[in-house]
Amino acid sequence: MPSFSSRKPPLPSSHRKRCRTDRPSVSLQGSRSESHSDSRSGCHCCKRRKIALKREIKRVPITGSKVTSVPADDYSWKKYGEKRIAGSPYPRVYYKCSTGKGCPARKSVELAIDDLKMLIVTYDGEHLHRDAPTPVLAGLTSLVVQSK
DNA sequence: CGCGTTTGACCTGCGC
DNA sequence: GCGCAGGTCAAACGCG
Repeated sequence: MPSFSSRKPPLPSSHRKRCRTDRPSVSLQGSRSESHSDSRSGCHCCKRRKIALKREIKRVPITGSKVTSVPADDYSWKKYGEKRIAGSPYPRVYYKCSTGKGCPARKSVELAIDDLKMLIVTYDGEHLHRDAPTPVLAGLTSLVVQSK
């Protein structure tokens, strides 16, 4: 990307982030572990990994020309992150369901290193809305090759 | 004007 | 106990 970031100004000194679920205002002042260990109840980052809700791993054929060309399902997905995974030359992309408000459904998409024509789509959580005509998993299963 | 995408930083969990 | 890798968020920009 030669065209330098027209979209990333020098981050302000008071950058951001901490654990807004907890204390968006307080921060950087050093009470990091404190605010965390203290209110793990509602903190998003305290319940990641391991206790992931429902997880469904599917392998789907690439429908577009890029890894980001995820097979469109019945829901709208909003990309919220991209991470480079060790051992894989391709990044993993994270999506959140934007079809329904507050829907905890998420999915991550990465290119299968052993089959560059396939994408590994991991679904986390379930949809709490019923806007879609068919469950995403059911719809995908039909065109998906069960991942072992 | 709203939604989606991009990107860097932050935070936690796990392995060594 | 420390370091690494993975996962999530938030602000800004671009496009429809």
